[in-house]
Amino acid sequence: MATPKLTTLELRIMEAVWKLGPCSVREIQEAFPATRRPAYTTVQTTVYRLESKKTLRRTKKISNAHIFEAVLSPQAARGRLIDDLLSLFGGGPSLLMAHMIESGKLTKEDIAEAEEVLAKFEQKGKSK
Amino acid sequence: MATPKLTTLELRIMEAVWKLGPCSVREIQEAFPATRRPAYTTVQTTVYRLESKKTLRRTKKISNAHIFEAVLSPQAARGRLIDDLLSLFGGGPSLLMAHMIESGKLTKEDIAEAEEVLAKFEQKGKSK
DNA sequence: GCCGTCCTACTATATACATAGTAGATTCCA
DNA sequence: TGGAATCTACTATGTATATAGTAGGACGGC
Repeated sequence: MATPKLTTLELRIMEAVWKLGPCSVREIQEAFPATRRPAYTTVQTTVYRLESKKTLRRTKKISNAHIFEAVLSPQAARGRLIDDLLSLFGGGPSLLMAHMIESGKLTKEDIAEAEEVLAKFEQKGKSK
Repeated sequence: MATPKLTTLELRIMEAVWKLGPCSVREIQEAFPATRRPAYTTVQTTVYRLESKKTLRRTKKISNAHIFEAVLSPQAARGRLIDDLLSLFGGGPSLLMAHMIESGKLTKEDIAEAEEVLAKFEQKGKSK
């Protein structure tokens, strides 16, 4: 199955797990800023949903608590987000970039930076 | 109110209206490819929802059919989509671009094109 | 002027998401 | 060893989305 679509809360939870590594529901909940922290059971329910979507899995039990770890990588999840957006912009990056330029979100500096990243990336690919 | 969040179907309908100009529910429905064409009433319900979100409005009646036109511009709608994605990538375009480069979605040619677009855009801004 | 077609307005339903509460088991510490 | 804390599994609810059906009115051709 392809990378599943994640909702906002699901994504935030995945981000917590990516950051924390294998962890419990409680730890995930506490990774949220104290303001805007969902109830324990809200996090728990969503973790269960992510489990059934196979993006998280239980690895072991510490005392009576399950420990969860990410199955889905951040790269794959973010790739999916980007693909979804690109598909709304004709599939390629051109229209997306043009829109960002015209709304002032993409500057000369950003483009220069991208060039550097690309250069480094190509070099890495070559040496491999 | 800020640009409202649109769902996939809502966005497809907006795209049809942007392309067709002021039009009826029937015309919107028929703008969908014959395969994957939702029922007339599905389109109708969603058009009504877009009306209550103020992204569409009725302009007139042709015989007994209402004619709808877009209130929300494609630029605004797409800007909102981009902002939503960017906020998941730290707010700025750098991370997004880096991800696209590393997954091979953003090439040297795309960046060169972006530079041209940016140059043209800046020139236009200056002359104004 | 009537009948079929089309449109509107309303209603219905299934799914999913975000949210959170409850009951009961387990663990741990005093 | 017993009570407080914590965790699990299950349940509940409100909202949104996607989907489409129905009843009834209006139009238009014949």
